[in-house]
Amino acid sequence: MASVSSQPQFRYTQPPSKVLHLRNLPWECTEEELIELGKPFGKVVNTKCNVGANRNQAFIEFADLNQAIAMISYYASSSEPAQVRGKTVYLQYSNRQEIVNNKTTADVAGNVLLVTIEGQDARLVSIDVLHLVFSAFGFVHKITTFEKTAGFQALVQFSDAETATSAKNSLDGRSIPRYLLSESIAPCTLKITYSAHTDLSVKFQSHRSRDYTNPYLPVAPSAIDGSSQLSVGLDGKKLEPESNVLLASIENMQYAVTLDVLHMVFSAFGPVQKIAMFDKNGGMQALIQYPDVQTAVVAKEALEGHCIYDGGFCKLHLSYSRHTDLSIKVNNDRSRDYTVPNPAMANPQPSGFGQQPVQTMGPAAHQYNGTQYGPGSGQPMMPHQPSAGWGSGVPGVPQSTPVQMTNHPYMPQTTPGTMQMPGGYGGVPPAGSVPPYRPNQM
DNA sequence: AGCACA
Repeated sequence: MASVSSQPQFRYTQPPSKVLHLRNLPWECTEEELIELGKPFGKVVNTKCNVGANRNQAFIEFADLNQAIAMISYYASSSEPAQVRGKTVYLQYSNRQEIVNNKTTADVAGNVLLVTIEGQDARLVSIDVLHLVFSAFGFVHKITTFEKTAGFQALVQFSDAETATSAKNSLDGRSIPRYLLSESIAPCTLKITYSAHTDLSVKFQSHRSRDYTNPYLPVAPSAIDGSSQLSVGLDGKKLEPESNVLLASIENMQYAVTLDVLHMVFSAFGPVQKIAMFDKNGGMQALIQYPDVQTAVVAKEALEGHCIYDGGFCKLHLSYSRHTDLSIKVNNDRSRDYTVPNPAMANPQPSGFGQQPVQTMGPAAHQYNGTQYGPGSGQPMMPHQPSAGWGSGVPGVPQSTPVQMTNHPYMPQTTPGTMQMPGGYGGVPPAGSVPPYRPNQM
């Protein structure tokens, strides 16, 4: 018998197989479409679609080799290429002799979907956003999320396979709508298969899992650490484990973000007790500690996704830290405990949080000279349209807090001193020249 | 537009 030597280079001389390999298929090509395509040439006994990294390849297996040959021969000499939905698809014999395992468990329709959230910021997609996305197709019973090697995944349970299928068909391969995400979050694509589960076991309401059929389920003990508290919403809003400590990561950091800049920005919402900065994943992150959760919540909602500098520079991503009290060992340009008087500081600040403890912070603060303000414009920047991705007038989408900056001033009037830079620091240029960050005044 | 990981 003729040995089939594998020679990937010479695809044109691929030996015949009753399995055909198709590529350049339109997105989400269905098995039905593949059958339609192959049917004129013979009996399609198996298919496999959504193959390859782009999921635009597929296999068709004919009952008989001659049928596959007929199809290849036909299109080899046809003036019309093979098409699916008007898109040219390219055919060749597969280098395999049969389709293995097309109908796996992952393809058996069920009421539970396995959702993989892909994207740089997949982990930032909240369970609430997922709930919102999937609720469009029917009542979502439960959601669990977890991290696997495959990335950030979720199991989404519907009442029945039909609902799950409609959600899968509509959402698989699609991105989470921009307006549901902070503008700073990179696009997140959903890859969906069926799960073999039929009923998820959700023991607690937490930021990792929800049971929407039982809103009175206890809140996860792990989510109630220390002073953090959960505002449990039945509608699936705001169930993150809030904390008085925020984790800030800064994206697109074209301009240096110093401790003082962070202090100023975050002081707009209340007293900042401690800040710790560190490098992570090639970027910079910081932990910002407020005395209470409420202040942190306000700050997070106001600042999330916003840029410290105009032009999309230094975008803030905020999440709640699991810390409740930072341990600041030493006050330096990376970490600071503002609650203890620092002998190195000319001005201990008993009263004013908004006070800039920067008098001695020469080097860092001095990086902020006029030329670094904005990209070429000496203009102070406010996060103009802080949320380009939100509030785009999309109907039916809950416009939650972050968008409504109008009634949500960055700088509460009740905190005098905060960010009153001009003249406020009596001839302390560094502070005054710090961040071109401004409350969004509208 | 170029071969599947259940």
